[in-house]
Order: sequence, then C-alpha cells, then structure tokens
Amino acid sequence: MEKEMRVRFAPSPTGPFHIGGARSALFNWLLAKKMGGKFVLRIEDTDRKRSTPESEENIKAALKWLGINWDEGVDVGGPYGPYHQMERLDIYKKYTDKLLAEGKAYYCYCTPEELEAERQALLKEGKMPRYMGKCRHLTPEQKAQYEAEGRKPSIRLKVPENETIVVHDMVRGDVEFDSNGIGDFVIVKSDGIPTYNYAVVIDDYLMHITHVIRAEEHLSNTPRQLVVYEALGFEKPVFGHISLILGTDHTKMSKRHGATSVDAYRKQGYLPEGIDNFLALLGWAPSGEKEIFTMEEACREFSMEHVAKNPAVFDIKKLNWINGQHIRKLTPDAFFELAKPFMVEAGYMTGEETGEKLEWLKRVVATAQTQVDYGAQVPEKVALYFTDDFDFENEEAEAVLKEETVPLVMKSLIAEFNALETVDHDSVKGCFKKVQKGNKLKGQQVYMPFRVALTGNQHGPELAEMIPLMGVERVEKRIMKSLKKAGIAL
RNA sequence: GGCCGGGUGGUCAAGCGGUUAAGACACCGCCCUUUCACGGCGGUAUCGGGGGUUCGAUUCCCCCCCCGGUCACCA
Repeated sequence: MEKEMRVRFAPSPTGPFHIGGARSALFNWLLAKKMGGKFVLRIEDTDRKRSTPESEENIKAALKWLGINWDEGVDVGGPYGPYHQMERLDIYKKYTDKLLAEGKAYYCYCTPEELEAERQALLKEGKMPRYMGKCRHLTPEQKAQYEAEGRKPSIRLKVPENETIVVHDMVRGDVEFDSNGIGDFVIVKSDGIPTYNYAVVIDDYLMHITHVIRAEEHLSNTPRQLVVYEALGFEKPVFGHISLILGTDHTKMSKRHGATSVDAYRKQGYLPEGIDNFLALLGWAPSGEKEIFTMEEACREFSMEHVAKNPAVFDIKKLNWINGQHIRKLTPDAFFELAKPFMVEAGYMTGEETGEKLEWLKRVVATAQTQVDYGAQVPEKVALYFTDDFDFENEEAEAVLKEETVPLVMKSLIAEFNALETVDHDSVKGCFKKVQKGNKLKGQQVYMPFRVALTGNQHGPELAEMIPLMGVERVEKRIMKSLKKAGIAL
C-alpha cells in the first residue's frame, strides 16, 4: 500500500493573511483531497517580535472562510502535536543536544557587529557574504573567555564543503546547489529559539509530512534544510515549489498593488468560491475548457504535474469576472445575505427588517444579482430605490423629455398605472404596450422618456421590473418632479 | 554581484518534434433587449533574440537578453 500523503501549510502569524499564502494553502489542500491524504496546519511562531495572536486568528478564520479545513493542527489537534512551534521547544532542544554531542553543530559567540563586519569585508572582495566558520574550532579557553564576557552563543550547523546538494522538486525537476555557497548557518538563536530552516525540518519529519508544497521564495532555502535532514539522519520529503504571484508591474505582490489580504476581499463582498477558483487558476489549469468550478470539482482534477513553473500576474479583472460568475449561481437568499452588510452600511436597511419590508428589500437586492461582480457593488446598483432625489445624468438625457409626444405619454402611462388592480411586471408591461399601440408610437418614444423622467438616466433595469418595486404613487411623484425640473407641463 | 528559478497575445494559460499555435479575462464589433447589465456569436493580438541538433523546432542543447527569487540570530 502507498504511504498516506501528508501535506502541511505552515504560516507564521506575522500579519494579515496574504493572498499568496492562500494559494499555497489551497494547492496543498487540493493535493491532499485529491490523493485522499491529510492536510496539517502548523503555526510557525518562532519570530517572537512579529508574531501576534491576532494574526493567527486572522489566518485561521480566512482559511475556514475559503473552505480550506485542516485534518490536523492547531485547535483540532492530532497525533503529532503540539502544532505551535513555540510549544515544541523541548523537542528541538533534544535534537540540538544530539547534534552538539556528535560535533555536527557548534556554539558561535560572534556579535551582530562582528558578523556584519565580516559580511561587508566579503562583499568588498566581491565574494558572496556568508559565515566563514570563525567559531567552528574554538578552544575551551576561548569559549570560557566569551562566556565570562557574558556573550550568549547561538548554535550553528556545520555545512559540508564541496558537495552538490540536489533538490528533487515536483514542479521544477532536480535543482542543484553547491554546498560551498552556504555558510554554517544558525539553527538556534542566542535566545534558545530555533530558526526557521531548522525547526521546519524537525517538524515536517516528526509530523510525517510526505510532500512539502510551498512558494518559490523558499527554493533557495531548501538546500539548507536538506543539510539539516542529513545531519539528523531524517528521511526527506518530496518538495514542490510553486511560483509567486506578481503584481501588474511584475514584482512580488505587495500592498502597493492594491488589496493583498484575503480579508480585504472578504470585506469587499467577494465569494470564497470565487477567490478559490481564481487562485486555483493561477499556476494551474484544468484539462478541459471549463474555467468556472467548485472546490470539489477542482480537487477531482487537480494534479501537480499541471502546475506551472512561471510566475503569474494577479489580474483583478479576471477575478471580478470569475467572482461574478459565482455570484450569478447563488440562490436569491444567498445573494441577499452577501449584499446585506453593504446595504446596511449604505443606510438602505438596518438588518432588523421583517415581513413585507424584508420581502421588498429582497426583491430590490435581487435585481442586482446579474449586475455586480462583488457585494460592495450592490448599493450603487439599487440606489434608485432608496432616494427620490436625483438629477438628469446629462443634457442628452434631459433632451429626451423635450419630445412633443412626452406629455401625452406621461399622462397616459400614469393614468394606466393608477387604474391597475395589481401592479406587477406583466400588468405594467401591458400598460406600456397599450399606450404605445394606442398612440401608434415607437417603443423608443415611450420607454426612454419614461425612464429618464423616472430615474434621470438613459440606462438602467427594466422598467416593468422597477415600477412595481417603487409603487405607483412614488413613480408618479418622481415623474412630476422631473417634468417640472425640465420645464414641461402636463 | 554570486547562486537559483522563469520567459507562448495586455493578463491567466493549453501545448510536451510535424497543429490553421486551444480556451478564458480584457478590448472591439454584431445579436438579444425600450436602454444598461446578463447571455449568445464573431474579431484584433502571442511562441524574447541568436546559434546549433533534426527532413522538420514554440517544443531538445548552448550563448545572450529580460524578469523574478534568494543570499539574516525573518519566516
């Protein structure tokens, strides 16, 4: 039997959850689901200065929102916990002691200033800055001397010389590195906390991770981690480095490219299925031509073999289109729920409405479902139902009302509406037809002036849909006001 | 700068030695519609450059160019 596939997502809680992180998590999740494996969520909180509980909560909430649930990890537990690195310090220590005892690692008493001086000197010579192993062979006397000075040592790993380190990568193939390009790096900081390149190896091994899928920025870290695997005698996982997401200027996506946090998109009223769909398409393509799909459909087809090597530019227009497609598939009630916070924010509702008022709001919001790409766009689309105060959009619109048939059209239409027993789409439509035919007018001559008088705009939703929602009384008031403004008497 | 990765239309991308080089977004036009949107149909536009290998290169190899990543007691 094949060994169970186990993947992980291991963010550090140092800021709002980034869209790039979401894609890494998504690819891992897709792979795990596809292969019937397990997805582990580990929190890498060893950077005590930047890690915050808020960030961790933000990440977990965003993952849940996106539908990326974890089988093992923080909060849910699992057989290989704990899943916060700061709770695993004793575990790392055990391995560090072993490395020290075997002479594979050593104490380094260099100060940041000394390190910086060495780096600058190397740079000056045109060499690659790296640690040259100054403390590699300290005598007991020298150590005692440093200790007496009160220097707190860090611990470095001895990196073998003249070796070719090859990373077997699922998306890039074999990538070779020269071990001489890597200096003895720090595995435990002077405060006793392990560094990323060290802790990640121990954790991945202990958590039985079989496939490490992460962003390309980690590719050049991988040879360092491989050295740790060797020193510890651990079996290595398979790696897969997916490309970066770029901004429109082709540099790594950052704040100046607009919203980069998952939260920002959630707050704009994007759908998790829209974001997932878009992210999945960045670096991966399904075999067919269908580009709109659910998470379930995606993981059925997902394969690392079809993951692209080249970085992808984040195109908000395509995201909008994809999200719009998912919005159109929503039930009216689901769409209403999506729109609600924005409607409340716009002051169009309180969220406490019930009965007829609520039903009316739902009907109004429903008119926007084919018009928007994300929730925040709803209020502007339905604004005309909430205020009777409007201007003509331009002179061209106002000019429409100067037609000589306008007074007749207006008078007849309003009379017809008032005579209606039930005001709904079909009956209103009937009124338009009756007035049009009865006066032998063209559609343009009746619909357009009425639209302009009613909304001030030449474009908008279907009149037969709009009028029942506004009610005849309001319609009449708005018409009269517009005509007066345009200087037309009935 | 060293090391590493990448380069198919404006963007996301199929392609894996022989194709009229898919498809999607965006853009333009047409249709539907009273208008807009939705939807439908169609169009413009691409293999970074130069050498090889081969009967034949977008596809394989080399060089150049361009872009990106990384060189921390951050992850």
